[in-house]
Formats: sequence, C-alpha cells, structure tokens
Amino acid sequence: MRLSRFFLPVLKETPSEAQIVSHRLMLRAGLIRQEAAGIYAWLPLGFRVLKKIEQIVREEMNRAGAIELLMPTLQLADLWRESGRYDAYGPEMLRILDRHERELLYGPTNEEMITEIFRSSVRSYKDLPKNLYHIQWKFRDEQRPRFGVMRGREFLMKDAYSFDVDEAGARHSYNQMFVAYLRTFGRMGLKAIPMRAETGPIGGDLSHEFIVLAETGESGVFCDRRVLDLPIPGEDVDYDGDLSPVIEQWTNLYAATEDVHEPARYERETRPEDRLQTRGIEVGQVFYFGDKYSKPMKALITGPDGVERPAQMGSYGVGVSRLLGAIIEASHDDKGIVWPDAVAPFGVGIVNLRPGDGAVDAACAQAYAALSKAGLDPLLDDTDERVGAKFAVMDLIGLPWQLIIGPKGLADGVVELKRRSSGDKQSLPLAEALKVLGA
RNA sequence: CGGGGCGUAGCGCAGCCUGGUAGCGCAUCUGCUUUGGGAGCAGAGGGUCGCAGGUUCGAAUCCUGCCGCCCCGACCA
Repeated sequence: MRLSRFFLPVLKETPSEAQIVSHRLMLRAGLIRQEAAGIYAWLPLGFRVLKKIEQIVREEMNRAGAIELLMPTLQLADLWRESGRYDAYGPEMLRILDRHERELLYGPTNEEMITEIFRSSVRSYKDLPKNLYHIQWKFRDEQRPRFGVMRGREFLMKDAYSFDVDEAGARHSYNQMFVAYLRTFGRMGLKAIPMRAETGPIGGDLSHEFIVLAETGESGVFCDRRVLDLPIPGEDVDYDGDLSPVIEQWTNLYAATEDVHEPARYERETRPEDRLQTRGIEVGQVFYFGDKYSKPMKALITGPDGVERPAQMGSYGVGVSRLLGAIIEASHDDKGIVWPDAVAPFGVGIVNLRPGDGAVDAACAQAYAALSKAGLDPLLDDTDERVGAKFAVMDLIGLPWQLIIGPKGLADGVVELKRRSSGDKQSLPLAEALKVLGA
C-alpha cells in the first residue's frame, strides 16, 4: 500500500477524552474514531489489526477442533425468557422493539441461541462432542464505557460453546480451549496468564480468566512470577490426547485476580522472591457450567444407556476488539505503538525520504515489489511530508520494521533498516536489507 | 447508579465572572524559501459558540429545560 493512497488520519495532538495510553495511541495513530460513548468506527489501519487478531483466533480455534458459524446480532426476547435471563440481565442489555412491537435484544452473549441451535438437531451421544463458535459483534450497554475499546459498549468477541455427554467430556473440552487460548495469545506476542476466576453471572463451577500483564491494566493480580516462563504448547499439540498435564503445569503456580485473591494461600504457595503483584487486562475467559442452559432449555442427549440427559456445556470468550487495547498497553513506548509482528497492520514501512528523486524512487519501488512478493505487506511512505514528520508517523503507527531510503544513503550504496521494538538501526545495501526482512 | 466537570473551526484551547463586530496554536489551501527526526515567512478559507425556550435594545456570555461527552467511585467480557 502506498501511504499517499491510504487513509491514515493521524493526530498530532491527543484528544482530551482519552485517558489511558492505548486509547490515546489508537486515536492518534488513526486506528479508531469514536462515534458515541463506547462505540467506535474502525479506520483502515485499526481494521487491519482487528482482522489479523481475528484470524489468529480463528486459526487456533479451528486447530483445537472448534467449528465456526455465525449467529445474528439481534435475538428474540422469548429465547432469553427460556433461560430466565431476559429479566435477570438488567439494563446492560440493549432491548429493541421492531415495527410489529416484537421484543428483540442486541446480543450481549449467545448461550441461549447456540443452545437452541444445538437442541434443534442433536439428540444422540453419537453426535458429541461438539464445539461451535462465532466471531461477532456484541453490545453491552455499560453504565460507564471507558478506556477506548477496552471497555466499549459495542465490541467484537469470539465466543465458543462446547457440548458434551458427560462432565469428563466437558472438562476435556474445557482443557482444549484452555490450551488453544495459551497458543492464541502467545502468537500475538502476549503473556496471558490463566488465573482462577469467579464465574460471574453466567454461572458454573470452573473458570479461568486469561490476563495480560500490563501496569496500566484495570484489575490487580497476584501471581508466582515463574508462571511467566512456562512453555506454550506447540502447533503439534494433540488436542485429542490427555491435556491435563499442560493444564496442571499452568494452574499449579499461584495466579489470581484481586477478586479471588487468598493472601494466606499466596504466602504459603509462593517463595517471597517469586511474588509478583501487578495489574492486568482480561482478554479471555473460559467457563464450564454444566447444564445451566441445557436443562431449562431442554437440550437433551440420549446416552448409550438410552437415558436422556441435558448436554454438559461450557463457553469460551475472547475479546477480539479489546485485544488491540491490551496489546498496545503491553507494547508501546513514548513514541507510539510497537506492534508485535504477528498482528502488525503492515509488515514493514518503506520511508522514501525524497520523493521525486529518480534513484530514491527506483530503490523504493524495487523494495516495495520485493517485499510485496514475499508477502510482507509493505506500506510505502511516498508522501511529500518532511522527513521528521515521516519518522514520527512511522514510529507512531508502530510497524515492526522501517526501511529508510534516501539520497545520502544511496550515494554510499546503503539504506537504513530500523527495528521498531529495539530502535536498532543498521546501514546496509538494499539487497542485504531485503534479505534480513526475508524478501 | 452516586459525585464532579466539559460542550466555542478538523484537533487542542482562550473568551463567559463584569452582555456590545468570535479569537489563539496546530491542521487545511496558495506562493516563496527550506528538506536525514513533527520547518520559516507572507497570504487565504473554514463557526447556526451542543439544542430549545426565556430575560434584554442587544446573549458564546445571564436564567430554565433538554441532549451529548469526559473524569472519580460502584459495577463489569
């Protein structure tokens, strides 16, 4: 993409409404634009990151055996009356009347709908287990939206729902998602720690929150710092095999949010030098909740013994849009965002320091073609801005690499390659720079 | 939902107390100069001062109501 053709409305000054660093940077770098309290338009740069994150989530869900579908944003109130949640949910749920005065709601979650879909066609234990997920916009009418996309009212969420014939099966499904989450967040360059969690209004008896450690996070956390060094399962992890050793490894070390923190146990189970008290951002949560929905909604499975029982269910959420904020909170400096390679909106920014200079233009074109061909998705700054402005914008939007090409360097036969995360710069011939980048 | 604050040009703000021709910086446009880390000079365009009502000869400014947004707390994927 050429910057001169792209839509990148960056802001030099910080809008006054933004309080935390990720919100400020998302506005300044032209990722989002606020349309109403807690409701954002995704501008092209932010949209690219959102899609990258979404795709990583999708790939890891598929790898773990979950099946993607897509449910609507609007749901009938009657469906929620079956589970009793229509009245229980409160003003956070956005309720809507259509022209026939039928009661609808903009879904804050989809347990009822997936249970209804499931029960309409599945009757036998032979059809289980099943894990169905979708990535869809949700709405929760937060009393007080804040922190940009970290606590918006409208948000993009991946939610998966598992159906098993018995508790042992359901726990295996839970473990599959647990492992898939370790991989998902790891691929995004995040240290997301599974922590014991309260089950909240969704209910159930087994739950973990996945927390990204960030000093600007919204909740306090206590953990054994050795949890930061635990290995993330590889691509070859056998999701059909016994995953409990992985789960045990990750849950044996103390890790809890302040809501469920037990000081006495913390003191007992951790060495003083390993105690880490910091803050974090919740980016995912896994629940096992048994027959909470399948029983009242009569999602019944006939077992091998011929007896009908409610399906054993779990649900597994990832805050896709929130992840942008979380990643930025965890990865930025005073100049701007520092995108991890896997989610960067472009792989490399090519900075043409002198558009109109034949040699510089030609070198940029050569780099652009080679990097494009290698799938590195370059962004070429071919604008007439001054170099200072170009560098400032490039640092602000946080592309992992900057390939800086100007007349002075070219006269010496070199270009400059800069790694955004470290700030390291090296001067080298273009061909070698391209080789470093993998083109 | 309790408490506080703010709505004036695309963004950041002053003006309001004490009513009288709507301003500043950045951004935008034009010209000239400049050009390896957010340039300089000169000129230009851009506003129903959140909305509605009231007081007044006259309202951005005073009064009333409404709407929107932000912050602290409670709450929360």
